[in-house]
Amino acid sequence: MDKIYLECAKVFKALGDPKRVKIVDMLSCGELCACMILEQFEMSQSTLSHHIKLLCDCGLVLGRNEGKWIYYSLSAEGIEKAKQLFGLITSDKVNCVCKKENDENEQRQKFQYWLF
Amino acid sequence: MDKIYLECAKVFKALGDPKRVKIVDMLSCGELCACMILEQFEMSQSTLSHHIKLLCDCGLVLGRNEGKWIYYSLSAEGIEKAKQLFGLITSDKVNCVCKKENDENEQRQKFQYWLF
DNA sequence: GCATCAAATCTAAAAATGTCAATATTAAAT
DNA sequence: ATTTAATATTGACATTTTTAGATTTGATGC
Repeated sequence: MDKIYLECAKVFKALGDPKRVKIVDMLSCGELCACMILEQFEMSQSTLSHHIKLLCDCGLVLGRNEGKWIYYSLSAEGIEKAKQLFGLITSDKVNCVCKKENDENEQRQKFQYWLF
Repeated sequence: MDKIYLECAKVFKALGDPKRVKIVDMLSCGELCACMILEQFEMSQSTLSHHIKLLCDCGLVLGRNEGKWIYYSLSAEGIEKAKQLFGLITSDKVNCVCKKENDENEQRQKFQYWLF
């Protein structure tokens, strides 16, 4: 259960930086190599490389080697998974104890939530 | 334009911590006061208060005063906005220059993206 | 081979974040 | 008015993250 929270946090943390959000936005219209992305920023090459790594590590971005270059693109699968994770944590749970009408103390003790 | 990236990053940064994800998940079945949330964590009261503040500041969570307590709940509006922001940065842009077939150099120079 | 270019890695510094203890604030109950 | 309970705020510290420079790796072209 906590594993979900960790996975979720990892993806959203990757999106928790305006520069990485901009990178994702840029990639949303198609793949780009790092050098093309770099041109849109005032940032060192190593810093950009680090940001891209974070986006790849959480599954949102994929790299494709082509000769000297690496073309990056959004992972449709990663995006879909992120959407689902967001839906999971924000949508009402079927048998969540919060909703049952028992007295407050009992509710507190028995409090639990439901995942998957 | 950069404002969007900042706003986006703020929301996702708030979700970029497993404990805050868990709080959101708990609130997804209904409102809870901080003391009830606290019981599910091993965390000081001040730390929890800090996490809740981040979630409120980005618009995902709302607080409702009732006597001594403050009941927290997810903001349907905030959730919806987060969904839309995610969609915005991950969806293909209509007139993104990346897609036009001109020579690579020209494409690089003219590179820009489209928001709103 | 050697030079060049793209990208990753390593190292170190600066900045931001998570954490708790202590204190303050606010509202209720006595 | 005092006390008590819930939450927020402040200050300090440790950890993590962001960043750039230097170096390294890997592929291309001469």
